[in-house]
Amino acid sequence: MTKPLASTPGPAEIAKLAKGAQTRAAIVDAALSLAAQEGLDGLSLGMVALAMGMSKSGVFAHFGSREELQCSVVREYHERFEREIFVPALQVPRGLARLLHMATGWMGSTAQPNDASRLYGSLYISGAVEFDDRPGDVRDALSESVRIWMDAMRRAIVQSQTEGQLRSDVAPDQVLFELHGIILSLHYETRFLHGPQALRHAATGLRGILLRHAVNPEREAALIDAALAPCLAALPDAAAPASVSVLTS
Amino acid sequence: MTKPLASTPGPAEIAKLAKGAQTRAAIVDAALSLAAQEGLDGLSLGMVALAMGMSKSGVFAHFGSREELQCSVVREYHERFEREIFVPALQVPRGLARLLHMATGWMGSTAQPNDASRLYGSLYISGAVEFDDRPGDVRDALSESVRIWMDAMRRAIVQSQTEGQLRSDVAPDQVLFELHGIILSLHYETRFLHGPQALRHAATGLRGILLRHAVNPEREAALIDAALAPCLAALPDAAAPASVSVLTS
DNA sequence: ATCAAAAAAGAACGACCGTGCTATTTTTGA
DNA sequence: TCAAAAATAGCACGGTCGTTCTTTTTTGAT
Repeated sequence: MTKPLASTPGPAEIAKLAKGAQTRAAIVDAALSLAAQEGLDGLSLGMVALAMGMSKSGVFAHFGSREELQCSVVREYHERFEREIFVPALQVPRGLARLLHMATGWMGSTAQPNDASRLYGSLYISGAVEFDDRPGDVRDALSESVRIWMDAMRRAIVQSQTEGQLRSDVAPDQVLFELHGIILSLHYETRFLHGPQALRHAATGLRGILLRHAVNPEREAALIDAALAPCLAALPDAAAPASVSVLTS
Repeated sequence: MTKPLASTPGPAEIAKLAKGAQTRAAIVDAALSLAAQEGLDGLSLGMVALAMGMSKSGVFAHFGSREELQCSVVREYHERFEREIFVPALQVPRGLARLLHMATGWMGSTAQPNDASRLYGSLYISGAVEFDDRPGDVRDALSESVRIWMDAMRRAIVQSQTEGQLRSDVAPDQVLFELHGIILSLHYETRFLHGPQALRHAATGLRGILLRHAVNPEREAALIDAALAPCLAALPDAAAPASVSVLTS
Protein backbone atom coordinates (compact mmCIF):
# COMPACT_ATOMS: atom_id res chain seq x y z
CA MET A 1 0.00 0.00 0.00
CA THR A 2 2.58 2.60 1.13
CA LYS A 3 4.90 3.98 -1.46
CA PRO A 4 8.65 3.35 -1.14
CA LEU A 5 10.49 6.28 0.37
CA ALA A 6 13.23 6.22 -2.23
CA SER A 7 13.29 8.28 -5.41
CA THR A 8 11.37 7.71 -8.66
CA PRO A 9 8.48 5.83 -7.14
CA GLY A 10 6.07 6.61 -9.94
CA PRO A 11 7.32 4.46 -12.79
CA ALA A 12 8.49 1.86 -10.30
CA GLU A 13 4.96 1.22 -9.10
CA ILE A 14 3.72 0.98 -12.61
CA ALA A 15 6.35 -1.61 -13.44
CA LYS A 16 5.50 -3.55 -10.32
CA LEU A 17 1.87 -3.63 -11.23
CA ALA A 18 2.76 -4.72 -14.69
CA LYS A 19 3.14 -8.42 -14.06
CA GLY A 20 0.07 -8.68 -11.92
CA ALA A 21 -2.11 -6.71 -14.29
CA GLN A 22 -0.79 -8.86 -17.10
CA THR A 23 -2.03 -12.15 -15.70
CA ARG A 24 -5.17 -10.43 -14.53
CA ALA A 25 -5.86 -9.48 -18.12
CA ALA A 26 -5.17 -13.05 -19.18
CA ILE A 27 -7.65 -14.28 -16.58
CA VAL A 28 -10.33 -11.89 -17.78
CA ASP A 29 -9.67 -13.00 -21.34
CA ALA A 30 -10.09 -16.65 -20.40
CA ALA A 31 -13.15 -15.85 -18.31
CA LEU A 32 -14.77 -13.98 -21.18
CA SER A 33 -14.19 -16.95 -23.44
CA LEU A 34 -15.69 -19.29 -20.87
CA ALA A 35 -18.64 -16.99 -20.23
CA ALA A 36 -19.50 -17.29 -23.91
CA GLN A 37 -20.11 -21.00 -23.43
CA GLU A 38 -21.35 -21.34 -19.86
CA GLY A 39 -23.05 -18.00 -19.52
CA LEU A 40 -22.02 -15.11 -17.35
CA ASP A 41 -23.48 -16.53 -14.16
CA GLY A 42 -22.37 -20.03 -15.07
CA LEU A 43 -18.86 -18.70 -14.58
CA SER A 44 -17.05 -20.23 -11.61
CA LEU A 45 -13.64 -19.48 -10.13
CA GLY A 46 -12.75 -23.17 -10.39
CA MET A 47 -13.24 -23.31 -14.14
CA VAL A 48 -11.25 -20.23 -14.96
CA ALA A 49 -8.51 -21.45 -12.61
CA LEU A 50 -8.48 -24.75 -14.48
CA ALA A 51 -8.44 -22.97 -17.84
CA MET A 52 -5.59 -20.77 -16.66
CA GLY A 53 -3.60 -23.62 -15.14
CA MET A 54 -3.45 -21.91 -11.79
CA SER A 55 -5.03 -22.34 -8.39
CA LYS A 56 -8.48 -21.20 -7.48
CA SER A 57 -7.23 -18.87 -4.77
CA GLY A 58 -4.70 -17.43 -7.17
CA VAL A 59 -7.49 -16.35 -9.45
CA PHE A 60 -9.62 -15.20 -6.56
CA ALA A 61 -6.90 -12.90 -5.22
CA HIS A 62 -7.08 -10.78 -8.35
CA PHE A 63 -10.73 -9.88 -7.91
CA GLY A 64 -11.76 -10.40 -4.31
CA SER A 65 -15.12 -11.85 -5.29
CA ARG A 66 -16.80 -13.74 -8.05
CA GLU A 67 -19.05 -10.80 -8.72
CA GLU A 68 -16.06 -8.56 -9.37
CA LEU A 69 -14.72 -11.11 -11.84
CA GLN A 70 -18.06 -11.05 -13.65
CA CYS A 71 -18.05 -7.26 -13.71
CA SER A 72 -14.52 -7.29 -15.10
CA VAL A 73 -15.67 -9.61 -17.84
CA VAL A 74 -18.49 -7.22 -18.69
CA ARG A 75 -16.11 -4.27 -18.77
CA GLU A 76 -13.65 -6.15 -20.97
CA TYR A 77 -16.45 -7.05 -23.36
CA HIS A 78 -17.54 -3.43 -23.40
CA GLU A 79 -14.05 -2.22 -24.28
CA ARG A 80 -13.65 -4.74 -27.09
CA PHE A 81 -17.05 -3.88 -28.46
CA GLU A 82 -16.19 -0.21 -28.39
CA ARG A 83 -12.80 -0.81 -30.02
CA GLU A 84 -13.87 -3.24 -32.72
CA ILE A 85 -17.36 -1.99 -33.60
CA PHE A 86 -17.87 1.55 -32.42
CA VAL A 87 -14.51 3.26 -33.00
CA PRO A 88 -14.06 2.03 -36.60
CA ALA A 89 -17.51 3.35 -37.42
CA LEU A 90 -16.43 6.86 -36.46
CA GLN A 91 -14.14 6.91 -39.49
CA VAL A 92 -17.14 6.49 -41.74
CA PRO A 93 -18.98 9.70 -42.65
CA ARG A 94 -21.82 10.40 -40.28
CA GLY A 95 -25.36 9.60 -41.23
CA LEU A 96 -26.74 6.53 -42.89
CA ALA A 97 -23.30 5.23 -43.89
CA ARG A 98 -22.09 5.22 -40.31
CA LEU A 99 -25.35 3.76 -39.05
CA LEU A 100 -25.04 0.96 -41.57
CA HIS A 101 -21.43 0.36 -40.57
CA MET A 102 -22.39 0.04 -36.93
CA ALA A 103 -25.37 -2.19 -37.63
CA THR A 104 -23.50 -4.57 -39.91
CA GLY A 105 -20.57 -4.75 -37.50
CA TRP A 106 -23.01 -5.58 -34.73
CA MET A 107 -24.63 -8.21 -36.91
CA GLY A 108 -21.30 -9.72 -37.81
CA SER A 109 -20.22 -10.10 -34.20
CA THR A 110 -23.60 -11.59 -33.34
CA ALA A 111 -23.57 -14.19 -36.08
CA GLN A 112 -19.96 -15.24 -35.69
CA PRO A 113 -19.09 -18.44 -33.83
CA ASN A 114 -17.38 -17.86 -30.52
CA ASP A 115 -13.91 -18.99 -31.51
CA ALA A 116 -13.79 -16.89 -34.66
CA SER A 117 -13.49 -13.61 -32.83
CA ARG A 118 -12.11 -12.01 -29.73
CA LEU A 119 -15.58 -10.57 -29.18
CA TYR A 120 -16.98 -13.70 -27.63
CA GLY A 121 -20.67 -14.43 -27.64
CA SER A 122 -23.19 -11.70 -27.36
CA LEU A 123 -22.87 -10.77 -23.74
CA TYR A 124 -25.37 -7.96 -24.14
CA ILE A 125 -27.99 -10.50 -25.12
CA SER A 126 -27.22 -13.52 -22.96
CA GLY A 127 -26.36 -11.32 -20.00
CA ALA A 128 -29.62 -9.41 -20.27
CA VAL A 129 -31.58 -12.65 -20.10
CA GLU A 130 -29.58 -14.07 -17.21
CA PHE A 131 -29.66 -10.93 -15.09
CA ASP A 132 -33.01 -9.39 -15.95
CA ASP A 133 -34.46 -10.35 -12.58
CA ARG A 134 -31.25 -10.32 -10.55
CA PRO A 135 -30.25 -6.95 -9.10
CA GLY A 136 -26.60 -6.35 -8.27
CA ASP A 137 -23.34 -5.02 -9.55
CA VAL A 138 -23.22 -7.35 -12.54
CA ARG A 139 -26.62 -6.27 -13.75
CA ASP A 140 -25.66 -2.64 -13.25
CA ALA A 141 -22.42 -3.01 -15.20
CA LEU A 142 -24.30 -4.81 -17.93
CA SER A 143 -27.09 -2.29 -18.27
CA GLU A 144 -24.63 0.60 -18.19
CA SER A 145 -22.70 -0.87 -21.13
CA VAL A 146 -25.89 -1.59 -23.03
CA ARG A 147 -27.14 1.92 -22.40
CA ILE A 148 -23.93 3.47 -23.74
CA TRP A 149 -24.06 1.36 -26.88
CA MET A 150 -27.75 2.03 -27.39
CA ASP A 151 -27.11 5.74 -27.02
CA ALA A 152 -24.45 5.53 -29.71
CA MET A 153 -26.82 3.74 -32.03
CA ARG A 154 -29.59 6.24 -31.41
CA ARG A 155 -27.19 9.08 -32.09
CA ALA A 156 -26.36 7.53 -35.44
CA ILE A 157 -30.06 7.30 -36.23
CA VAL A 158 -30.63 10.95 -35.31
CA GLN A 159 -27.69 12.01 -37.46
CA SER A 160 -29.17 10.08 -40.37
CA GLN A 161 -32.31 12.14 -39.87
CA THR A 162 -30.53 15.49 -39.69
CA GLU A 163 -28.57 14.54 -42.81
CA GLY A 164 -31.90 14.16 -44.54
CA GLN A 165 -31.51 10.46 -45.21
CA LEU A 166 -34.02 9.09 -42.73
CA ARG A 167 -37.41 10.66 -42.21
CA SER A 168 -37.62 12.89 -39.17
CA ASP A 169 -41.22 12.07 -38.31
CA VAL A 170 -40.40 8.66 -36.84
CA ALA A 171 -39.07 8.38 -33.30
CA PRO A 172 -35.42 7.30 -33.19
CA ASP A 173 -36.31 4.91 -30.39
CA GLN A 174 -38.75 3.20 -32.73
CA VAL A 175 -36.08 2.65 -35.38
CA LEU A 176 -33.69 1.47 -32.69
CA PHE A 177 -36.28 -0.95 -31.33
CA GLU A 178 -36.80 -2.53 -34.73
CA LEU A 179 -33.10 -2.63 -35.53
CA HIS A 180 -32.44 -4.28 -32.19
CA GLY A 181 -35.09 -6.82 -33.03
CA ILE A 182 -33.15 -7.76 -36.15
CA ILE A 183 -30.03 -8.32 -34.04
CA LEU A 184 -31.90 -10.39 -31.46
CA SER A 185 -33.65 -12.50 -34.05
CA LEU A 186 -30.31 -13.05 -35.77
CA HIS A 187 -28.85 -14.19 -32.46
CA TYR A 188 -31.76 -16.53 -31.85
CA GLU A 189 -31.75 -18.15 -35.26
CA THR A 190 -27.97 -18.43 -35.35
CA ARG A 191 -27.15 -19.63 -31.85
CA PHE A 192 -30.21 -21.67 -30.94
CA LEU A 193 -31.92 -22.78 -34.13
CA HIS A 194 -28.71 -23.03 -36.15
CA GLY A 195 -30.58 -21.75 -39.19
CA PRO A 196 -28.21 -21.23 -42.13
CA GLN A 197 -30.20 -18.32 -43.54
CA ALA A 198 -30.06 -16.19 -40.43
CA LEU A 199 -27.62 -13.59 -41.74
CA ARG A 200 -29.56 -13.24 -44.97
CA HIS A 201 -32.80 -12.73 -43.07
CA ALA A 202 -31.13 -10.12 -40.90
CA ALA A 203 -29.68 -8.22 -43.83
CA THR A 204 -32.99 -8.29 -45.66
CA GLY A 205 -34.84 -7.18 -42.55
CA LEU A 206 -32.44 -4.32 -41.92
CA ARG A 207 -32.79 -3.25 -45.52
CA GLY A 208 -36.54 -3.19 -45.14
CA ILE A 209 -36.43 -1.11 -41.98
CA LEU A 210 -34.08 1.50 -43.42
CA LEU A 211 -35.82 1.76 -46.77
CA ARG A 212 -39.16 2.14 -45.05
CA HIS A 213 -37.85 5.05 -43.01
CA ALA A 214 -35.82 6.63 -45.77
CA VAL A 215 -36.75 10.05 -47.08
CA ASN A 216 -35.90 8.95 -50.59
CA PRO A 217 -35.75 5.14 -50.79
CA GLU A 218 -34.58 5.07 -54.41
CA ARG A 219 -31.67 7.34 -53.59
CA GLU A 220 -30.48 5.42 -50.48
CA ALA A 221 -30.99 1.93 -51.88
CA ALA A 222 -27.55 1.83 -53.47
CA LEU A 223 -25.79 2.84 -50.26
CA ILE A 224 -27.76 0.33 -48.22
CA ASP A 225 -27.27 -2.54 -50.64
CA ALA A 226 -23.56 -1.83 -50.89
CA ALA A 227 -23.20 -1.94 -47.12
CA LEU A 228 -25.24 -5.12 -46.87
CA ALA A 229 -23.51 -6.90 -49.74
CA PRO A 230 -20.72 -8.37 -47.56
CA CYS A 231 -23.34 -9.87 -45.25
CA LEU A 232 -25.19 -11.49 -48.11
CA ALA A 233 -21.98 -12.62 -49.82
CA ALA A 234 -20.68 -14.43 -46.75
CA LEU A 235 -23.40 -17.02 -47.04
CA PRO A 236 -22.78 -20.70 -47.84
CA ASP A 237 -24.67 -20.48 -51.12
CA ALA A 238 -27.16 -17.99 -52.40
CA ALA A 239 -29.30 -20.63 -54.07
CA ALA A 240 -28.73 -23.57 -51.77
CA PRO A 241 -31.10 -26.18 -53.19
CA ALA A 242 -32.12 -28.84 -50.69
CA SER A 243 -30.54 -27.36 -47.58
CA VAL A 244 -33.63 -27.15 -45.42
CA SER A 245 -33.58 -24.64 -42.59
CA VAL A 246 -34.40 -25.72 -39.09
CA LEU A 247 -37.32 -23.35 -39.30
CA THR A 248 -38.57 -25.07 -42.42
CA SER A 249 -38.06 -28.74 -41.60
CA MET B 1 -44.71 -52.66 -10.82
CA THR B 2 -46.82 -55.88 -10.96
CA LYS B 3 -50.53 -55.51 -11.07
CA PRO B 4 -52.59 -56.87 -8.18
CA LEU B 5 -54.05 -60.28 -8.90
CA ALA B 6 -57.48 -59.36 -7.61
CA SER B 7 -60.37 -58.12 -9.73
CA THR B 8 -60.90 -54.62 -11.21
CA PRO B 9 -57.24 -53.60 -11.24
CA GLY B 10 -57.65 -51.01 -13.97
CA PRO B 11 -59.58 -48.19 -12.27
CA ALA B 12 -57.88 -49.01 -8.99
CA GLU B 13 -54.47 -48.20 -10.41
CA ILE B 14 -55.75 -45.04 -11.97
CA ALA B 15 -57.22 -43.86 -8.70
CA LYS B 16 -54.00 -44.64 -6.93
CA LEU B 17 -51.98 -42.72 -9.43
CA ALA B 18 -54.32 -39.81 -9.09
CA LYS B 19 -52.88 -38.43 -5.88
CA GLY B 20 -49.31 -38.76 -7.08
CA ALA B 21 -49.96 -37.12 -10.40
CA GLN B 22 -51.78 -34.36 -8.62
CA THR B 23 -48.82 -33.30 -6.48
CA ARG B 24 -46.55 -33.86 -9.44
CA ALA B 25 -48.54 -31.31 -11.36
CA ALA B 26 -48.32 -28.95 -8.41
CA ILE B 27 -44.54 -29.40 -8.37
CA VAL B 28 -44.26 -28.64 -12.06
CA ASP B 29 -46.42 -25.57 -11.58
CA ALA B 30 -44.19 -24.29 -8.79
CA ALA B 31 -41.07 -25.16 -10.76
CA LEU B 32 -42.33 -23.24 -13.79
CA SER B 33 -42.97 -20.23 -11.61
CA LEU B 34 -39.48 -20.47 -10.12
CA ALA B 35 -37.87 -20.98 -13.51
CA ALA B 36 -39.32 -17.66 -14.57
CA GLN B 37 -37.21 -15.94 -11.93
CA GLU B 38 -34.09 -18.08 -11.64
CA GLY B 39 -33.93 -19.36 -15.17
CA LEU B 40 -34.46 -22.89 -16.37
CA ASP B 41 -30.99 -24.10 -15.45
CA GLY B 42 -31.00 -22.05 -12.27
CA LEU B 43 -33.73 -24.42 -11.13
CA SER B 44 -32.69 -26.66 -8.23
CA LEU B 45 -34.49 -29.47 -6.47
CA GLY B 46 -33.89 -27.75 -3.16
CA MET B 47 -35.71 -24.59 -4.14
CA VAL B 48 -38.79 -26.27 -5.53
CA ALA B 49 -38.87 -28.51 -2.45
CA LEU B 50 -38.76 -25.43 -0.27
CA ALA B 51 -41.44 -23.73 -2.35
CA MET B 52 -43.59 -26.85 -2.12
CA GLY B 53 -43.02 -27.32 1.60
CA MET B 54 -41.76 -30.84 1.09
CA SER B 55 -38.45 -32.65 1.20
CA LYS B 56 -35.90 -32.62 -1.57
CA SER B 57 -36.03 -36.38 -2.04
CA GLY B 58 -39.80 -36.22 -2.13
CA VAL B 59 -39.63 -33.92 -5.12
CA PHE B 60 -36.86 -35.92 -6.69
CA ALA B 61 -38.84 -39.15 -6.53
CA HIS B 62 -41.39 -37.75 -8.95
CA PHE B 63 -38.89 -37.17 -11.75
CA GLY B 64 -35.81 -39.29 -11.19
CA SER B 65 -33.48 -36.53 -12.28
CA ARG B 66 -33.19 -32.80 -12.37
CA GLU B 67 -33.10 -32.91 -16.14
CA GLU B 68 -36.45 -34.64 -16.26
CA LEU B 69 -37.90 -31.96 -14.00
CA GLN B 70 -36.62 -29.31 -16.41
CA CYS B 71 -38.10 -31.16 -19.37
CA SER B 72 -41.42 -31.42 -17.56
CA VAL B 73 -41.35 -27.68 -17.02
CA VAL B 74 -40.74 -27.13 -20.72
CA ARG B 75 -43.60 -29.45 -21.63
CA GLU B 76 -45.93 -27.73 -19.19
CA TYR B 77 -45.01 -24.35 -20.66
CA HIS B 78 -45.62 -25.72 -24.12
CA GLU B 79 -49.08 -26.96 -23.20
CA ARG B 80 -50.06 -23.67 -21.61
CA PHE B 81 -48.76 -21.73 -24.57
CA GLU B 82 -50.74 -23.94 -26.91
CA ARG B 83 -53.88 -23.67 -24.79
CA GLU B 84 -53.79 -19.94 -24.12
CA ILE B 85 -52.29 -18.54 -27.32
CA PHE B 86 -52.57 -21.03 -30.14
CA VAL B 87 -55.97 -22.69 -29.63
CA PRO B 88 -57.94 -19.45 -29.18
CA ALA B 89 -56.42 -18.14 -32.40
CA LEU B 90 -57.97 -21.06 -34.31
CA GLN B 91 -61.41 -19.58 -33.66
CA VAL B 92 -60.43 -16.47 -35.56
CA PRO B 93 -60.85 -16.66 -39.35
CA ARG B 94 -57.68 -17.79 -41.05
CA GLY B 95 -55.40 -15.31 -42.71
CA LEU B 96 -54.22 -11.95 -41.47
CA ALA B 97 -56.80 -11.83 -38.66
CA ARG B 98 -55.54 -15.07 -37.17
CA LEU B 99 -51.92 -14.10 -37.67
CA LEU B 100 -52.58 -10.85 -35.83
CA HIS B 101 -54.34 -12.71 -33.05
CA MET B 102 -51.40 -15.04 -32.58
CA ALA B 103 -48.84 -12.24 -32.72
CA THR B 104 -50.63 -9.98 -30.26
CA GLY B 105 -51.23 -12.88 -27.89
CA TRP B 106 -47.55 -13.70 -28.08
CA MET B 107 -46.68 -10.09 -27.45
CA GLY B 108 -49.02 -9.92 -24.50
CA SER B 109 -47.54 -12.95 -22.81
CA THR B 110 -44.05 -11.58 -23.42
CA ALA B 111 -44.71 -8.16 -21.97
CA GLN B 112 -46.69 -9.31 -18.96
CA PRO B 113 -45.01 -9.52 -15.55
CA ASN B 114 -44.48 -13.02 -14.28
CA ASP B 115 -47.13 -13.01 -11.60
CA ALA B 116 -49.87 -11.66 -13.83
CA SER B 117 -50.25 -14.83 -15.84
CA ARG B 118 -50.02 -18.58 -15.59
CA LEU B 119 -47.76 -18.41 -18.65
CA TYR B 120 -44.65 -17.51 -16.72
CA GLY B 121 -41.76 -15.71 -18.32
CA SER B 122 -40.83 -16.36 -21.87
CA LEU B 123 -39.25 -19.76 -21.61
CA TYR B 124 -38.76 -19.90 -25.35
CA ILE B 125 -36.50 -16.86 -25.12
CA SER B 126 -34.63 -17.34 -21.85
CA GLY B 127 -34.33 -21.08 -22.42
CA ALA B 128 -32.89 -20.57 -25.88
CA VAL B 129 -30.16 -18.34 -24.48
CA GLU B 130 -29.36 -20.64 -21.59
CA PHE B 131 -29.23 -23.83 -23.63
CA ASP B 132 -27.94 -22.65 -26.98
CA ASP B 133 -24.54 -24.25 -26.36
CA ARG B 134 -25.66 -27.05 -24.07
CA PRO B 135 -26.78 -30.24 -25.80
CA GLY B 136 -29.10 -32.57 -23.94
CA ASP B 137 -32.70 -33.50 -23.34
CA VAL B 138 -33.67 -30.05 -22.08
CA ARG B 139 -32.37 -28.36 -25.18
CA ASP B 140 -34.12 -30.93 -27.34
CA ALA B 141 -37.45 -30.45 -25.57
CA LEU B 142 -37.04 -26.71 -25.85
CA SER B 143 -36.19 -26.65 -29.54
CA GLU B 144 -39.00 -29.07 -30.32
CA SER B 145 -41.54 -26.79 -28.68
CA VAL B 146 -40.13 -23.73 -30.38
CA ARG B 147 -40.17 -25.50 -33.73
CA ILE B 148 -43.83 -26.44 -33.34
CA TRP B 149 -44.81 -22.89 -32.43
CA MET B 150 -42.71 -21.43 -35.24
CA ASP B 151 -44.36 -23.81 -37.68
CA ALA B 152 -47.76 -22.61 -36.54
CA MET B 153 -46.74 -19.00 -37.01
CA ARG B 154 -45.34 -19.69 -40.47
CA ARG B 155 -48.54 -21.47 -41.42
CA ALA B 156 -50.51 -18.39 -40.43
CA ILE B 157 -48.25 -16.28 -42.61
CA VAL B 158 -48.65 -18.60 -45.58
CA GLN B 159 -52.41 -18.55 -45.15
CA SER B 160 -52.34 -14.76 -45.13
CA GLN B 161 -50.58 -14.99 -48.48
CA THR B 162 -53.00 -17.47 -50.01
CA GLU B 163 -55.87 -15.32 -48.79
CA GLY B 164 -54.38 -12.50 -50.83
CA GLN B 165 -53.65 -10.29 -47.84
CA LEU B 166 -49.87 -10.58 -47.70
CA ARG B 167 -47.72 -10.49 -50.81
CA SER B 168 -46.64 -13.90 -52.02
CA ASP B 169 -43.24 -12.81 -53.30
CA VAL B 170 -41.69 -12.57 -49.84
CA ALA B 171 -40.46 -15.69 -48.10
CA PRO B 172 -42.62 -16.63 -45.10
CA ASP B 173 -39.42 -17.29 -43.16
CA GLN B 174 -38.41 -13.68 -43.74
CA VAL B 175 -41.66 -12.36 -42.32
CA LEU B 176 -41.36 -14.78 -39.43
CA PHE B 177 -37.81 -13.64 -38.76
CA GLU B 178 -38.83 -10.01 -38.56
CA LEU B 179 -41.91 -10.72 -36.48
CA HIS B 180 -39.79 -12.78 -34.09
CA GLY B 181 -37.43 -9.84 -33.85
CA ILE B 182 -40.30 -7.67 -32.63
CA ILE B 183 -41.08 -10.21 -29.92
CA LEU B 184 -37.45 -10.51 -28.84
CA SER B 185 -36.91 -6.77 -28.77
CA LEU B 186 -40.11 -6.41 -26.75
CA HIS B 187 -38.79 -8.98 -24.30
CA TYR B 188 -35.45 -7.20 -24.03
CA GLU B 189 -36.84 -3.74 -23.49
CA THR B 190 -39.51 -4.96 -21.06
CA ARG B 191 -37.57 -7.38 -18.91
CA PHE B 192 -34.08 -5.93 -18.94
CA LEU B 193 -34.30 -2.24 -19.76
CA HIS B 194 -37.71 -1.76 -18.12
CA GLY B 195 -38.63 0.68 -20.85
CA PRO B 196 -42.24 1.84 -20.48
CA GLN B 197 -42.77 2.25 -24.22
CA ALA B 198 -41.85 -1.32 -25.15
CA LEU B 199 -45.33 -2.51 -26.04
CA ARG B 200 -45.97 0.59 -28.13
CA HIS B 201 -42.74 0.07 -30.02
CA ALA B 202 -43.65 -3.55 -30.61
CA ALA B 203 -47.13 -2.76 -31.88
CA THR B 204 -45.81 -0.03 -34.17
CA GLY B 205 -43.08 -2.32 -35.44
CA LEU B 206 -45.49 -5.15 -36.13
CA ARG B 207 -47.77 -2.73 -37.95
CA GLY B 208 -44.86 -1.64 -40.12
CA ILE B 209 -43.88 -5.19 -41.00
CA LEU B 210 -47.38 -6.26 -41.96
CA LEU B 211 -48.21 -3.10 -43.91
CA ARG B 212 -44.93 -3.37 -45.79
CA HIS B 213 -45.76 -6.92 -46.86
CA ALA B 214 -49.44 -6.31 -47.50
CA VAL B 215 -50.81 -6.65 -51.00
CA ASN B 216 -53.07 -3.67 -50.39
CA PRO B 217 -51.88 -1.68 -47.37
CA GLU B 218 -54.81 0.73 -47.43
CA ARG B 219 -57.27 -2.14 -47.31
CA GLU B 220 -55.59 -4.06 -44.44
CA ALA B 221 -54.72 -1.03 -42.31
CA ALA B 222 -58.09 -1.03 -40.56
CA LEU B 223 -57.84 -4.72 -39.64
CA ILE B 224 -54.30 -4.31 -38.36
CA ASP B 225 -54.98 -1.18 -36.37
CA ALA B 226 -58.06 -2.75 -34.81
CA ALA B 227 -56.06 -5.77 -33.69
CA LEU B 228 -53.26 -3.61 -32.35
CA ALA B 229 -55.51 -1.13 -30.57
CA PRO B 230 -55.67 -3.15 -27.31
CA CYS B 231 -51.88 -3.22 -27.20
CA LEU B 232 -51.62 0.52 -27.62
CA ALA B 233 -54.50 1.21 -25.25
CA ALA B 234 -52.93 -0.78 -22.40
CA LEU B 235 -50.19 1.78 -22.01
CA PRO B 236 -49.73 4.06 -18.97
CA ASP B 237 -50.34 7.21 -20.97
CA ALA B 238 -50.26 7.91 -24.66
CA ALA B 239 -48.68 11.34 -24.24
CA ALA B 240 -46.58 10.80 -21.16
CA PRO B 241 -44.73 14.11 -20.89
CA ALA B 242 -41.51 13.91 -18.90
CA SER B 243 -41.42 10.16 -18.36
CA VAL B 244 -38.05 9.48 -19.90
CA SER B 245 -37.39 5.98 -21.17
CA VAL B 246 -34.32 4.07 -20.09
CA LEU B 247 -33.32 4.13 -23.70
CA THR B 248 -33.59 7.89 -23.79
CA SER B 249 -32.03 8.90 -20.49
C1' DA C 1 -59.92 -53.06 9.90
C1' DT C 2 -56.15 -54.90 6.99
C1' DC C 3 -52.59 -54.87 4.02
C1' DA C 4 -49.79 -53.87 0.13
C1' DA C 5 -48.43 -50.34 -2.71
C1' DA C 6 -47.39 -45.55 -3.38
C1' DA C 7 -45.70 -41.26 -1.64
C1' DA C 8 -42.83 -38.71 1.18
C1' DA C 9 -39.19 -38.07 4.48
C1' DG C 10 -34.69 -38.66 6.27
C1' DA C 11 -29.88 -39.32 6.19
C1' DA C 12 -25.76 -39.70 3.83
C1' DC C 13 -22.53 -39.50 -0.19
C1' DG C 14 -19.20 -37.10 -3.17
C1' DA C 15 -18.61 -33.04 -5.81
C1' DC C 16 -18.31 -28.32 -6.50
C1' DC C 17 -19.14 -23.69 -4.99
C1' DG C 18 -17.22 -18.97 -2.98
C1' DT C 19 -14.43 -17.31 0.49
C1' DG C 20 -11.15 -16.70 4.09
C1' DC C 21 -6.59 -17.89 6.08
C1' DT C 22 -1.68 -18.93 6.11
C1' DA C 23 2.58 -20.44 3.63
C1' DT C 24 5.46 -20.21 -0.25
C1' DT C 25 7.12 -18.73 -4.44
C1' DT C 26 8.12 -15.11 -7.65
C1' DT C 27 8.87 -10.54 -8.94
C1' DT C 28 10.71 -6.03 -8.13
C1' DG C 29 13.56 -1.90 -7.15
C1' DA C 30 17.41 -0.23 -4.83
C1' DT D 1 22.52 -9.26 -4.10
C1' DC D 2 18.91 -8.59 -0.78
C1' DA D 3 14.90 -7.50 1.45
C1' DA D 4 10.30 -5.82 0.73
C1' DA D 5 6.29 -6.69 -1.74
C1' DA D 6 3.38 -8.79 -4.76
C1' DA D 7 1.63 -12.98 -6.74
C1' DT D 8 0.34 -17.55 -6.17
C1' DA D 9 -0.44 -21.94 -3.88
C1' DG D 10 -2.36 -24.75 -0.35
C1' DC D 11 -5.75 -25.83 2.88
C1' DA D 12 -10.00 -25.67 5.35
C1' DC D 13 -14.65 -24.05 6.23
C1' DG D 14 -19.69 -23.93 5.57
C1' DG D 15 -22.95 -24.38 2.09
C1' DT D 16 -25.65 -26.23 -1.85
C1' DC D 17 -25.93 -29.29 -5.44
C1' DG D 18 -27.90 -33.96 -7.51
C1' DT D 19 -28.40 -38.51 -6.34
C1' DT D 20 -28.95 -42.96 -3.75
C1' DC D 21 -30.45 -45.63 -0.05
C1' DT D 22 -33.50 -46.80 3.80
C1' DT D 23 -37.37 -45.83 6.64
C1' DT D 24 -41.71 -43.90 7.67
C1' DT D 25 -46.15 -42.18 6.52
C1' DT D 26 -50.05 -42.03 3.67
C1' DT D 27 -53.20 -43.90 0.56
C1' DG D 28 -56.91 -46.78 -1.38
C1' DA D 29 -59.16 -51.01 -2.31
C1' DT D 30 -60.60 -55.08 -0.10
